[in-house]
Amino acid sequence: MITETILVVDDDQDLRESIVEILEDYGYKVTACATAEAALQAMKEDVPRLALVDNMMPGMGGMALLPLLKKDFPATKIIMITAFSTVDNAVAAMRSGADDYLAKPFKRDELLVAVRRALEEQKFAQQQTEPCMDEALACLSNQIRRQILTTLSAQGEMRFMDITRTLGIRDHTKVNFHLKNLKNNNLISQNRQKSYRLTSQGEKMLDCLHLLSKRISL
Amino acid sequence: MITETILVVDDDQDLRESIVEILEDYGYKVTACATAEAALQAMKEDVPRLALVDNMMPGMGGMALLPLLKKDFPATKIIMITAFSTVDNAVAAMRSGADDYLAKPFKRDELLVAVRRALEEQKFAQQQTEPCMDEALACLSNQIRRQILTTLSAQGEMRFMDITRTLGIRDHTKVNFHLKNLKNNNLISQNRQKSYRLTSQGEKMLDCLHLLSKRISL
DNA sequence: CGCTTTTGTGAAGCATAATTCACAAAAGTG
DNA sequence: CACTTTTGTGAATTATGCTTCACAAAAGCG
Repeated sequence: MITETILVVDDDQDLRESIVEILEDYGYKVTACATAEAALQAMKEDVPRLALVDNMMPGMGGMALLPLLKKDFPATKIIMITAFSTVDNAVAAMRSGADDYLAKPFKRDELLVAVRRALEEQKFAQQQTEPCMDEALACLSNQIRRQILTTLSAQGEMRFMDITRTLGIRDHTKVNFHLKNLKNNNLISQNRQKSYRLTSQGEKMLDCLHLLSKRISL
Repeated sequence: MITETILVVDDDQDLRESIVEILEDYGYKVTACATAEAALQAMKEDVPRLALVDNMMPGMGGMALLPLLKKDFPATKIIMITAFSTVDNAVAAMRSGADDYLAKPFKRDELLVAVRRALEEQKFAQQQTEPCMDEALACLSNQIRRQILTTLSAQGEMRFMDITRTLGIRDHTKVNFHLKNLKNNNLISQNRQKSYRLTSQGEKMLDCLHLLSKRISL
């Protein structure tokens, strides 16, 4: 997985160290290097969630580094740092793939705000394959649980032992295990009379299952 | 799981034993009992795939037993056996939940044909939660594999190390593991230049994923 | 009430999936 | 060619999910 690190790339040692200090004080894990070439090397060993890149550097400049980073590590967010800020420069940086743009000199809080926002965006992009998806799909990946959903859908409402017998499963605790699983994932619920039934979530899931099976068999 | 057993319920000892013999000769595992009450008890201990039930029995008759069986063990197929066969009787039996109807006297082969057909239907109903579904959903239940699918869909075609870097995963063998998995399930393929891309199956899957996530978030 | 069935819990064992590691062939590059 | 990166394999380990088992409270029933 991508690490929690932030990479700082700046040839100006004073500025670099002060950025690192601010970020580390705030609790971030930080790596720093002085050249674009070193940055590329560092990225290969440890892909950061965010890179702060200075525009003007001896050797490969920040503007040249940007597309390389974006190509090989598209998940990493990039904040461009520049001394002689102009509109054109800012626009060019953003067009080259920078996710934000910070003009020197900047205050501690300006830096932190930009970093936090970038990390938030990164997190969001990372989760695009949504987290609740994990549970849902794990739930559906078991045949017994799918059977429970379908029979519940067919019968509307069933008691524990009815389900077990319908599925023809000997060990009732086995069924119980899966019922608990489904209950924890809010796909089924249980009323005062102990009867199980699908929740609205569960019905949606079942719908999806049917959709899936149609699509797969195409 | 439901057992391979066939249950024979008939008060006429001669007929019962001859049925049992025919079925066992053919290789089926058979349980027999003489009354409806005994049958209900036997079902609780061992849910058969199929029950052969005589219509006329002292105590609870076959017609009374049918709805009870269907209620508690809907997965079990039922073949009604009757001596004084009429159309009305046959219709009534089928309406009460019998899956087939056999008039006495019947030949050995008539019995076997009916039994085979019933077992086939039972098997089919059992598999309704399709088998290929298992693999597909297991495949999708892993977050990394889903990420691979989505990034491949976004990029169209990617090489191995590009994928690993994009996902920000350190250990390339880990990605390889999941790529292999996806490849085995025919969701992605690899061309001569070693580039990975989605197969049509894979695209369908991804479609389904999007569908799912929309539904879930509703 | 005593007895059975239903519904349930939690721990132990087993099976499968996922990760890591050590290593290597193939491809690309100077 | 030597050297690096890419792409890959298989075994060992770890994590996770599933099943089984021993047991028990609650509900139903004579």
